[in-house]
Order: sequence, then structure tokens, then C-alpha cells
Amino acid sequence: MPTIKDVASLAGVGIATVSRVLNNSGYVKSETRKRILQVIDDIGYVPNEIARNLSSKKSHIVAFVLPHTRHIFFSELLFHVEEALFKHGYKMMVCNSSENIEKELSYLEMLGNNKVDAVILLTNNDIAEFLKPNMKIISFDRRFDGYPFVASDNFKGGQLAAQRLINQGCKKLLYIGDDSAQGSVSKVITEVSKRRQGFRDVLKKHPEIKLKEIVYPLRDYILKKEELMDLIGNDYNFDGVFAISDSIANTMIKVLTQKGKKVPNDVKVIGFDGVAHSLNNGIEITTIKQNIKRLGEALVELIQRYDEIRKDEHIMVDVELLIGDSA
Amino acid sequence: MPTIKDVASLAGVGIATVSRVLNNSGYVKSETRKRILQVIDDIGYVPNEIARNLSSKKSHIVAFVLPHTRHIFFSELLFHVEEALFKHGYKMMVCNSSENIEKELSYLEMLGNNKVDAVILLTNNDIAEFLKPNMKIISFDRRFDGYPFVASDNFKGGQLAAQRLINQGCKKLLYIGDDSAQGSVSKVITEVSKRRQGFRDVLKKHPEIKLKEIVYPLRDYILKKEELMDLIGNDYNFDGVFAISDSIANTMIKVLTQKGKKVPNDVKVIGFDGVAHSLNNGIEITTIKQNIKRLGEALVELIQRYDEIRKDEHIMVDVELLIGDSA
DNA sequence: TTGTAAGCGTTATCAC
DNA sequence: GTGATAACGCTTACAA
Repeated sequence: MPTIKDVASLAGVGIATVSRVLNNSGYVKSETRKRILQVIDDIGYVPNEIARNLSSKKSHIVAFVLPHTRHIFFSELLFHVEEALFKHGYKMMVCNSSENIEKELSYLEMLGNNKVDAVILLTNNDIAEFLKPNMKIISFDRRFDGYPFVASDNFKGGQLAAQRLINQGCKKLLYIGDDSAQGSVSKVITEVSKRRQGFRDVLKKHPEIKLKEIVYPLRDYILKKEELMDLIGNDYNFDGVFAISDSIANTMIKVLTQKGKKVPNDVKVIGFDGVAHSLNNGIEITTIKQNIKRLGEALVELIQRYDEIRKDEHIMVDVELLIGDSA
Repeated sequence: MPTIKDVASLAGVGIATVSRVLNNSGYVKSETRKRILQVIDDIGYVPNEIARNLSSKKSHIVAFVLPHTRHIFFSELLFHVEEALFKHGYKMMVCNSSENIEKELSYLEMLGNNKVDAVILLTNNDIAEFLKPNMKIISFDRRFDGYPFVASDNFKGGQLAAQRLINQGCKKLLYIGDDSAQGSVSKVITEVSKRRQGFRDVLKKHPEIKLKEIVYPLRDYILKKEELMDLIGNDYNFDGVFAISDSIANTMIKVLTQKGKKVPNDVKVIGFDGVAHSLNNGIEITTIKQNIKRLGEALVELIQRYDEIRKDEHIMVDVELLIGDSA
């Protein structure tokens, strides 16, 4: 592998001049520049990133720590985050934490040893105490004191869902969501809990509407049909459902179908995420659509502006009601 | 950030000795070692990875280039590759190429500038000419001259599918798969084409069985219901389907249901991948299950043994018939 | 406009 | 056992 020295001696100049050409910094006589570029081309010289990183103390790598990529929303988010990072000259390192706190911390450690420039953190673990103030961390869907974060407008999402169900004539509603969206029991409270709050907010003005709520342990964000049936028990006395994700909404529709209920005639179901197209079982799920592309861009935006922004800066991304066939 | 020099002077030793302690190389008096470790602990010293990389010319980062992570098989694979890499001390950089050849090449370039130690390449693009012999590339599901690769035993998978459909009494079969699995028209031939070959192989011995084949352009590996209906046209005269992926099988089942056909009574459907549980529409899809975890491990295995292996070494991972409700 | 040389923080090769 | 010191390949003052 040729180095900058090889280029310099072959072009009959000093390495600083070569560096200037490489980085377009400082003045270089156009004739000299041409000669250097020629040599670079001839011998196929490529700058060594590692050496550059050592000098500049930047790696242009961002770590994305998330539970796993099996959940369709996460894999969509992953896609858009990578696109946004790539557009800004960053590479993305991925850590599937599986909610494993040790693995999360091992990736955070890389901030300390210069391996990555920043970490995008998506977790439901109670790790606030491990975050040091000088770490460049951007949180997703969750507030950590002293760090910026990005989230969808979950409150509005909950409101939209409630309004839609009410408009469609539902009288007895069911909310179903996991721990992390509870916002009461668990120590860890994510922004996702606002979906429920927004939902309740609208119901306050409608005392005639009944609401039942089912909350289950988060685990891997996924619920199988049998598990959902266990949670519901025997009480199918509802005509509208707000599920915390499209994945859960999808399972709910399967369960209802199996129980002989027609969706949306007997029961209307609204999900959240807007990724349902790939998992819908015959019908399109009505859902609160997150703007995943924008979420990815917002995360990268905060990384770039990290040093100028306030410690508690955040970007809230708008959501919209996407009307499908289920509600 | 404290450096090795700080540790050395604080412990009253030379940096070489500190380095020895850090790397457990060479002899160090246990007393000195203890003192050094104490200092390291006191000031919270962490070795700078970048500097290490520069010295050792290794980054312990592996790039995984794949079309995108929206396809459920890819996101499962991504998960297991990361797990396997992590277990062996590697970090994973992810590139969603979107089948974009420039983006793929930009990631391959990182091999040249020491940013990554190896690249796992999953592509359907015609990029053989850009691969230089000294690059550490491991291919997935595809042969590139002079590079090792990992693939499932696709041929056997095709055979298993055919046998199952025949055993279940099917007489008129339909094969449906994309370009990349064609193995005839396109310049690029992937190992996936062997699914079809294996399928045909069994049918050779059963001249009484009819076979119709539908081949469509690969694009993003996904087919919508309407698109599939267009491909099928009016000819629903088949009683057994072998789809190139669970995703396609899933869409096929939706289409059949809409056309009033019962699965598996009227038509039996077999998919490929074994990830269908997350997209099944009420019934479990019978499928050829790939051992995705093993595939991930095999890829990492080849990376680790890269310098000892033959240039055309490959690992073929076994598949199995997973009987569900669709065939 | 250009070159020299001092870092960047390690590892590894020598002597001692 | 241990400590200088030379790489590793680049960026960036500072001189010239």
C-alpha cells in the first residue's frame, strides 16, 4: 500500500503539499497540484483512514444501539438512519443489544476510546446512571437528562387514534400496550407512553365512552396470537382497539377473526407505526403513521449540530392518521 | 483523556511496560503490574482504539453490505451476523446498498483504506470486475471467482419442496421466483438459482407432474398482491406452489384466498426462508427453513480463517422442511 | 507556495 | 524485567 510519503517523493514535493491537495486546504500551485494528482492516480494511492482518524480524533462512524432488527419498525428505522448518515459522510455501526445492558454499555464505551463519534441510543433499560455528561449520545423515543432526543409526536398520535375510533362510532374501547408505554409502573418511561396519554386525553371529553386497558411486559416487542388471547381472557366486549404498534394490531386482528368478529364491522382496530403494509393479513391496517425517514434525518441532524445545541434539545416529528381497512 | 504516557509517568515506569500490562505480552514484575493497574483504575485510563488500529493495522470492524433490511430474511440475517461478530470481538458496520452499485463500491473501498478488516457481501449486482484479489471479501449466497462464500443448501431445499408437494398429492405445480434465482437470463447467477434446479431435479423423475414457472424482475425482493395477480394472469390451474421466499408465499396465499381458493385444500403452498411466523396471515406457512444463525456463524468463521483457507472455500448450511399449515 | 518537523497514542524492537 | 525509541500514516503549525 502506497503512503503519502510515496506520493510526495514520486511527485518531488513534501508530504505537507500532498496533504494540502488531498484536503483542499491551503495554497498549492495548480501545476504542482496537477502533478500530485497524476501520481496519486498512477500508483492508486488511497489515504489511510485510521491515520487520519488518529490525527483528527474523528472516526466518522456513528453507533446505533437498538434492541434488535426483527421488529419491522426498527428495521425500517435502521434503513433510514443509515441513509441519512451516509448522506452526511458517516458510516453506521449497528449493535443489536437484545435489551442486554452489558452489550449496550460496551458500545457506549467505544465513545470513550474514540472508536465512534456518537451513539444513537434506543433502549428500555435503566441505564441513565451509566451515561457520562461528555458522551455524545442522541436518544430515540426517550428522555435522558442532559441529552438530546428525537421522537414522534406520540401524544398527538394517541389523540388521532381516539378521535378516529370515536368518529367511527365506537363506544367501548380497548387500549393495549406494553410496559414501556405505560408511564407509571416501570422505572423507565419512554416517550411511547404519550400514545396512551394522548388517547386518554381525548376520552376525558367523552365520559360516555368506556375504556379498558391491557398492559403486558415488553419483552421483544412482539406478541403471538396465543399470548394475546391469554391477555384478553374472556372479555371481548369492545368495539374499538388502539394497539401500541402495527405488529400488535396485526395479531389482534388475527385473534378477532378467529373469534368470529369482523374487522372493521364488529370491531375497529388502529395500530401505530405505519409499517403495516408488509404484515397486513388481507386488509390494510388503519394506523398512526410515523415519518420514519424524517426521524432518521432528525437523529443525524442532532449529531451534526451536537456542539451548538442545548443539552435538552429535541426534535418532535409529526405523525398522521393513515386510514386503511381496519378502522 | 489520559494516555498511556500519563499512566507510565504516574506509575513511574516506561510506556512499554504499561503496554505490556495492557496486552499481557512479555514479562512484567507482578508488583509493577499491580501498580500500573492501580493507576489505570485511578485515572480511568482507556486505550485509544484508533492508535491501536494504526499500529496493528486492524480495525476489528467488519462491513456487511446488503440490499436493505426491510426484507425479513435480511433483518434476521443481520441480527445473527452481528451476534456472531460480537462474540468474536468484531463490530459490524452496515451498508444498505439498495442494490446501488456505487454505494457497494464505496464500502468496498474501505477495505483499501484500512477502515474495515473484511466485507460480507450480499448483492445481485454485476460487480465481479471491481473485486481486487487482495480484498478480504466473503460472499453470501453467491459465487465470486477467488472468494469464499456461504450459502444454504438451496438445491436440497428445492428438492425437499418438490417432494413435499408431490407427497401431498399435487399434480400441477407452479414455481415462482425472481430473476436472481433464474440462473439463465441474467448475467448474475446466485446460489438461490439452485432452489429452482433442485425443484426441477425431483420433477424429472415425475413426468406425470406438470410444471409452470413464473419469473419476475427482482427489484426489492418484495411483491405486492396486485403485482402478483398480474404475473399470474388468468391461469389458476395449479394445485401446488413453490415460492422463492416466505414473503412471496405469503402474498401468494393472500391472492389465492381472494380468488376463493382454500389453502391447503385446493392449493398447497411452500415458501423458503423459515421466517414466516412473523408474516403469516392466519396460517403457518410450510417452508424450507434456512438455519440463519448458522449462516451468520459460518460467515464469521470464514473471516477468522481467511488467511488459511483456499480461495474458493465455502460453507454450505443445511436446510430443512418445516411443515406448517399451507402444504 | 512549499517543506520540515512535531504531534496523534499505540505497538514492538532493541539494548540494558 | 524494563525503558528508550522507532515505526504506523496522517494533519498542521511554523519556517522558509
